[in-house]
Amino acid sequence: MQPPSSFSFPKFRRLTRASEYQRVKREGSVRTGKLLTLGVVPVQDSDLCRVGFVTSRHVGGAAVRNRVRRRLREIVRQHQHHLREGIWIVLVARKDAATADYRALEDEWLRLASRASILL
RNA sequence: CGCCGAUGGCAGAUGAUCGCUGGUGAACCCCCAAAACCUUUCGGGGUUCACUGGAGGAAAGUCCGAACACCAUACGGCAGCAUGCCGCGUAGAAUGCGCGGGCAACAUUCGCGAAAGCGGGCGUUGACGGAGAGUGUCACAGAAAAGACACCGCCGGUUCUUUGAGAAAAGCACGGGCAAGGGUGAAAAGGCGAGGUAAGAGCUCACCGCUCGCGGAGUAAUUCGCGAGGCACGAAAAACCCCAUGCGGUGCAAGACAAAACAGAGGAAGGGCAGCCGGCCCGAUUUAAUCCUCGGGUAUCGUCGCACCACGUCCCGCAAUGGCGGGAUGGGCACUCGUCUCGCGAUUGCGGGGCGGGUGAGAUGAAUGAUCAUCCACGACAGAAUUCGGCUUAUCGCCAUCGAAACUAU
RNA sequence: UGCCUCGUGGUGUAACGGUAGCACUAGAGACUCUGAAUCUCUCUGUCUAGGUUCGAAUCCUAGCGAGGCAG
Repeated sequence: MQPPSSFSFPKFRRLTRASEYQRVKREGSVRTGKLLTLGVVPVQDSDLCRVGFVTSRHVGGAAVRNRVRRRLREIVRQHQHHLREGIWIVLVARKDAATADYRALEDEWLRLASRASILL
């Protein structure tokens, strides 16, 4: 089941344009947890799974936001082979994510992803 | 040794696995590439592999500046803003920063002294020009808050009353002198002592303080001594203000370059569509469409600015400038002048190389991470966005050097 | 990234450097059989820290926070 390919997660796997974020916000479905908010939209014209991360200013200072965003990106990178293809995902960190550790964020991600039924 | 203070430095380490991003090199693929097919160099892009670089002392706040870029070359004045003891160094606008000095305040300690206080040592702090240019302010209280207009009070004088034999004493009123004492206040008009006086008063004198003048020391801030004035001169400039000095504005989202579509200008070719003239073929004309060129300004997964070299020295090459010398040619009797060419050494600029020394992040949705293991002092504050200095603020701790007094030991 | 403005009770706002006030809200009481309205009383504050000053919401410095503008 596990593909032998790498766990690489380059830039084209991420959402980069503001219009892409707005499309997820407009057309997607949203699941909200205590630490994270997950937005998902299925995309027809691409079989790639692309993910965007949002850490706004009320999460904390620049160092805290960088740490949270890197942890989220690492979680998605580790679980990228368990995701369905052809979807766009936006992960928004909420305020309590600043003090959560890696394990708590990973549990929250798995719970929200299974509820959104994007896992294989 | 501990505590405290000042200055300087460090900012968990090592390993494994999986990742992100910049650079260099190699392999492969794509674009370039042609109206069909093939295709090179240069150039551009992608994937993989190898090597290698990858947050800070504050990266922060944006409080001051500087570089750099653009705008009217930005000069003079007004306004506005900033700065304010002195000297040197540095950055080269004043500021700032470093070192040293002066003055003031505070704290501690030592000496002298009955005390008040004075002097010395060590240290900390100081937005430390001007209130003897002007305007305004100083609530309440208090007589009075800045040209002393005196409440209680102190001391004389005059009239009257009372007591008294009288001298005289007391009291009321009027008109004077004074500012010692009380009282108010944050602050009361030099302080304190003596003389003096009706009572008082720098009225006079000693000491201290203040101001001015002269002289000495010092580059200066300032300080010391002498003399004079007799006190006029309260606080606040972090109220306005005055004096001196400085400042053009905007900021890398500055700016430079490339550049599609639409619209614009010019031209070419063409004889097909449309309008119009003509009865029609057809012809003339106009506009649009096609193609080419042009300029301005844009979109942009654009490029640069922007990120390993600014620095010193030596060598080589190229270009420019003027100098000296040789040759050719022209004007010219000649001295000499003009042009061209060659050589020599010099200056400047550009490029390359060696040596010395220093340094190494660089994105554009924005990288520098995650997990595990071991060790220890058990990890704080916190994340680059054009660059560089200074300031301020946040911060778990650790290391080094130096140090006054007191305590302990010797 | 650069720039600008502003911080006063729970809310909206005043106040030459001289006792921090007003309105609404909240609480208590009065009136009423009860409630509303009305009347009286009370509570709650100068964003923080330093400085200038006899005295600071006001003046100065530093910080914290909020809002806005440009592209």
